[in-house]
Amino acid sequence: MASMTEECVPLRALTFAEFKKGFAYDEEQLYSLLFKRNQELIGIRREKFAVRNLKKIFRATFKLVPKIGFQAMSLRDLLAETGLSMGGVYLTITNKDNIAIIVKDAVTLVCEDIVETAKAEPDPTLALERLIKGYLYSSLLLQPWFYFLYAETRSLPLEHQNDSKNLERSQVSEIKGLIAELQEKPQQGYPAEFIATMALTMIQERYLKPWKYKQPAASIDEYAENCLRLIHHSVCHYW
Amino acid sequence: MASMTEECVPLRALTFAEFKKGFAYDEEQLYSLLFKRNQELIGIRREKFAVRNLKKIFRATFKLVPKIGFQAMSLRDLLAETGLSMGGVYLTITNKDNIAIIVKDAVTLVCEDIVETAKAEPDPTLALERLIKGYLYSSLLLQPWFYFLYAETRSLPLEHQNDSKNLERSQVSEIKGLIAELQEKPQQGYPAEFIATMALTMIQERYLKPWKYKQPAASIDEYAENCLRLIHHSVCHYW
DNA sequence: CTAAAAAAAGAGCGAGCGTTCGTTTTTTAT
DNA sequence: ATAAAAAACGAACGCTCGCTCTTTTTTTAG
Repeated sequence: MASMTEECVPLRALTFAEFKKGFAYDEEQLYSLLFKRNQELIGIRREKFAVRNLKKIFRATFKLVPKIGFQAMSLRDLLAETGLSMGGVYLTITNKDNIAIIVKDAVTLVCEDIVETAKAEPDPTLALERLIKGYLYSSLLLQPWFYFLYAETRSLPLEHQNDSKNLERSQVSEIKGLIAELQEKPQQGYPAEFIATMALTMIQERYLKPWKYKQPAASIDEYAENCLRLIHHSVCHYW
Repeated sequence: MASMTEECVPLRALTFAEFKKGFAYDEEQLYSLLFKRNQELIGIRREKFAVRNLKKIFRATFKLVPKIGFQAMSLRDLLAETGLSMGGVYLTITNKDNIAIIVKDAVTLVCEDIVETAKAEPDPTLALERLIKGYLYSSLLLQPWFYFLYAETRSLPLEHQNDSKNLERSQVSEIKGLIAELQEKPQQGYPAEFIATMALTMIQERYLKPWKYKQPAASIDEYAENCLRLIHHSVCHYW
């Protein structure tokens, strides 16, 4: 039994601290990317000013929304929190919906990067580790963004609501694909879909309920390892 | 290994169909209970009229809210959907917030009942089955209620937001308690807290993302059994 | 230094919000 | 049958919303 376990569970572990070092989306870089990707939603033409205002607007949004919700957050609340004027805010984001749309774009961007990185790894066990930890650690580093997209999907225009649901579907589907690769006789373990659903759910748990995790930093590594072990056990074990 | 599996996994299975037969909260009963428990929030004094209006109001709410959110649902949307007048709606619920507060009360009521039923079972394995299936099946039968409370917690007055978070904490805590009872040497398996969190997360998955589950009815029993098997495996296995 | 361009300011607009309240209709009890 | 009580009605109220637009300030380029 012990050897079976060792076969299944990856031996080396990518920690949160290591991942953070190579993370390509710190605040400055992220806003710069969002500015370039969403020119048609943003009224300001010079990056310097756009990034400065976007930073203020999203910081304020992420402070207000978890308490009262996006619909209940008025633009006047936003003015008070950012210190900007109505004109400044509207020059930056053009209209209120665009705040939510840009959040969706940010999360989509990061998720696509995670999948790409994982797919570059030929060994499926290591690829799965990169994928799961990529989602888990990224969604923690960008917690307000991931939380907002999940909690405020219904505040998005309908087309963008569908994008958001499809993003979740594709996340499960990527995980499921790697799990299926690991299952030689898929009939005998848990269904790959079931395991993949569990995995994503455990990832979401952390960024959706921050009030449950006043994180002592180490705990996220433990959590990640437990998740991966549980996944591998579910893949390997027959009964 | 096979015998270990059999020790861990319960042999008899309570199905969704069986559970539904004994379920004490069909529409009529639930509204009647809510009327009695929330007299001070409800303006109508005769149960017959209160129940008829509450039914209309909550059905309409559960139709509108998943698409646009509670804050974006106006009372005029509600009038159109219910066929009631402004006066009728306000006589029934007194103010808009009370809709959300009454939903919180309903979910709390049902959850307390589930815990009570599970605790009446002396064998911890059977108690765990009752608890997990109680949550899973109840939250499916009352999907709109459970979904609303999770998705609209931020629309509640602050005191009630805390109630909602505490309800989730107590759910994890009840599951964790039974799991700890099953673990003879707790140090060697997954932490009880981790397993309990996973369990609740898997329950929430089903009522939070109905768009993923156009249920063929049998699938929920399978899902429940997979969840319980996974829990028992996580409890029993050492590594 | 200066003139053109870009960004920031904030008063004001119409629409729609939750809620109220005087009145009418329905139900209940005698 | 009747009068009192309860429920239902819906126009109107005050307010706040997202957004626009003219004016002012700051930045940039020659």
